[in-house]
Amino acid sequence: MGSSERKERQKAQLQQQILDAAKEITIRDGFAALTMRKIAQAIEYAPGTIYLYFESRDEIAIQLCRQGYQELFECLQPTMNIADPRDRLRAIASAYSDFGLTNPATYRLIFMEDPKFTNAALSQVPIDREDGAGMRSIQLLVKVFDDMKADRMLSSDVNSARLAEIFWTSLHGILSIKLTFPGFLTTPSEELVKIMTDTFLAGLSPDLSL
Amino acid sequence: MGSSERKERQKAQLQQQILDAAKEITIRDGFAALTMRKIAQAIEYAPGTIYLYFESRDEIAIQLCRQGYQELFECLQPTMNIADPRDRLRAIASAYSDFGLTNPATYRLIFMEDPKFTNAALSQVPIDREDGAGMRSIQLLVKVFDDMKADRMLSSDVNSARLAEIFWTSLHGILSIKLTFPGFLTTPSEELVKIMTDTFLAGLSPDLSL
DNA sequence: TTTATTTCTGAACAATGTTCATTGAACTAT
DNA sequence: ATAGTTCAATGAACATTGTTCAGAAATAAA
Repeated sequence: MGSSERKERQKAQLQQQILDAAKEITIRDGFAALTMRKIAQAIEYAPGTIYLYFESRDEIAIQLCRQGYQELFECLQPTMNIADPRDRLRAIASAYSDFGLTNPATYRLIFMEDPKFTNAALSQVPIDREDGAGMRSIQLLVKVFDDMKADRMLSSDVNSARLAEIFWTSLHGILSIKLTFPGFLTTPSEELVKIMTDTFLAGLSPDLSL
Repeated sequence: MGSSERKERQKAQLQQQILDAAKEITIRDGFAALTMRKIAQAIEYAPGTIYLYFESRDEIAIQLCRQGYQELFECLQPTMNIADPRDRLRAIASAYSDFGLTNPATYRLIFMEDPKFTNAALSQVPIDREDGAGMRSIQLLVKVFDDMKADRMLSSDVNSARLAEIFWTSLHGILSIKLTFPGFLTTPSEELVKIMTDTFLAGLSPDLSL
């Protein structure tokens, strides 16, 4: 005995191989072109084999989502070190839009594709019992506004979670339009994000503007 | 002769019938469930017949988009009568989000589905040689900011088109998240839209806020 | 009525996700 | 070592998709 652990390892390895292949195809050809047969060809197995490791194409998509949330969170995390909440908000906005523009396929998948995937991925709580990466990314924003309150930049009776939702959706709006209709908006993304952020900050605390 | 006109009419009639059936299916089951065979069954023709009236499923989608832009514009148009630019902006925001929440399938199709459809539909200029409904909807927003400038609510050196893009994308962000992950945002759409709009207005002209 | 044209059909094709009886290799027990 | 068992892997098969096209049916022209 004792070989069962190797089995487990091999299983996990092929599982990861499938996910890697799926990710590459999604990045290269878009999620709609992600085909079970293409994955099979990439990992050099028969199509049916994939079903021994994943329940369905949907489940693969969900796992890709989870991975995507993680990557996004890792892009945002470094901003946590910025002390000034307003500067931090600007940095988050910048990092977030960078992520979306640099990884359009991933961004589409985690926020713009079938709700099925996103909801399943968001509600899956990882091993460490903490919230998933998606939730933690939102928390980053909530903390910005909480810190602004602590620094008296913001009235203490405004709802931080609410502001976080508004800021995030605004950011997402810019990105999703940029990704869906490249060239339709005449203003570059960076500028849109910058003006949006500054206007938002000015709107929050008019007396402190600039 | 003279029957050629009737032919034209009959052709246009069946074409419209196909679009109507397609729209109903899209509204009922979502765009992904819009199947050529389902359309054929709905209009009681063989699947192949549809191809005598439309080049492909994509072309049907594009026509549905055009129709969708028209409907959206008609929802926004009444706001043009509101004299005060700020009130008008609030009314546009409200009408826009109402449209999206009331017609989720249409909204998804015209702004969140394949860029192919949207781009083709947006670049198609209608018979009257004016801009399409999509463009005219954006113009509505641009005018708001132009009017604000005229009323000295806004510095004359800000770019109205830019502000229109930012406001629209922010609005779209709220809607697209609400449509894709219903229940994920804890705040009701109306409130998000309201706070976003007020914050935006406050950010534009801090001295005039409220 | 006969001929020509147009409209429509429905079988067929390739590609999709998914299933499952069969294979064959690796592991276990004797 | 041999026999038995397990289990990963196969690849043919199924249903469903968009799309095509030779031929049937209906309509118009002569």
